[in-house]
Amino acid sequence: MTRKPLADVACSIARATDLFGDAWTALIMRDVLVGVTRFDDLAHDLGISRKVLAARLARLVDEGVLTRERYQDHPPREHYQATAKGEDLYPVLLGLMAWGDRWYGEPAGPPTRIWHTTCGRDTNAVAVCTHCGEPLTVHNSDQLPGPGGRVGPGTRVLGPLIASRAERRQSPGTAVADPDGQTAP
Amino acid sequence: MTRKPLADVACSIARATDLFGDAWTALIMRDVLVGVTRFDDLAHDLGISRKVLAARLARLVDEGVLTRERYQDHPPREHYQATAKGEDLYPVLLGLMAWGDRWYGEPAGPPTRIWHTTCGRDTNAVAVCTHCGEPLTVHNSDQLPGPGGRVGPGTRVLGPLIASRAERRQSPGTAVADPDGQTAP
DNA sequence: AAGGTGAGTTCCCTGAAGAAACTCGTCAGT
DNA sequence: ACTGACGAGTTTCTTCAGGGAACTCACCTT
Repeated sequence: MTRKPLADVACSIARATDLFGDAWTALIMRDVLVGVTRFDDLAHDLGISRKVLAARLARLVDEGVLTRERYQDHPPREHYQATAKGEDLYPVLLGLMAWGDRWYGEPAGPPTRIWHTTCGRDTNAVAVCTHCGEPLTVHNSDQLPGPGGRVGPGTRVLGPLIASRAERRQSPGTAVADPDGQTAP
Repeated sequence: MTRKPLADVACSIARATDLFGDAWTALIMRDVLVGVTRFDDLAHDLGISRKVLAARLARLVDEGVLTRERYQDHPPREHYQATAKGEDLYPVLLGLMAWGDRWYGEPAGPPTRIWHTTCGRDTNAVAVCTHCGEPLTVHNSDQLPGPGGRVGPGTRVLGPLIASRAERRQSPGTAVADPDGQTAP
């Protein structure tokens, strides 16, 4: 794929996508988080090429999303565990799952249910506003340039666009710093 | 990549990933949802190969996530718009963005802020339980086999695993503490 | 007529994904 | 001691998708 260096794009989605935007990574994380943690189990479960699995796991360990641990010495056996950073991907997976269920749901129902132990019911994930708890949609929210924004690959067109929107909207909370709308480095 | 047919895997994450688990698709959807909707703008903004962009857009239109519309006739010009199915991916993008901000955040701050128009504040997305509104984590939720579940590629190991958990848990009304201590505080 | 813009196509080249076989260390059974 | 199996990768070989850049085509502007 000649991995494009998305990591340096000034967009958190791009950085997350650089890691996560690979068909296998999401599925590997699903499996690890749910409890399939050994190499062979992952290979069999996913039907992934062992070579690619080894590469993905190495990358995920490298990124601090998984750790590789020896869980028994006698026949030396390793397994992969999610770090805090890895566990934090769980909500993203729930979002993907919810979307898949909604738009590709089979008549029989979803293949997997999520059981919320705290409230004791089957549940689904909704992405809501941290402040008021209202579900966030394209229609009730706006992207505005943040303090760490800069123009570069990945935001050449988008950057100026949201900057001009911010201007039109005038001071939303704290006004935008840069007058030229291109938050400089 | 020799696109593996993930679509028939009995897992909604796999189905969503089949579409979304491509480095470019997430970024294209971000751009389209935020307002970059024309071919050339997308190509310039993302720095994506035009060939690949054409292929991705065709696929997204095919999947019913985007529509291609002529917005002016004189010089014939088209643009891409998100359908309801496409807009529904927005929460997933917010999840990715939140994760990227949390774990790859620059000292300067996030490159983009999300302005919630309803409550009038900068916000972040949290994935919460539809019933009680508590944030969902690996520790307070469990995957259980759903009505549409079946064993196949992508669930050869995982399927039996969650099935056995469901058995151990017995009637899911009684909160059972996992013997292996997986369920954390 | 010359140049520009939007929206793609076509071309070639490299390198990542897939498949399957191979390695290496350690048990378990006979 | 010999054979087989398992876990965890590594190696080899082939093929096909991605990157890059040039090319097309229709229309507009000067």
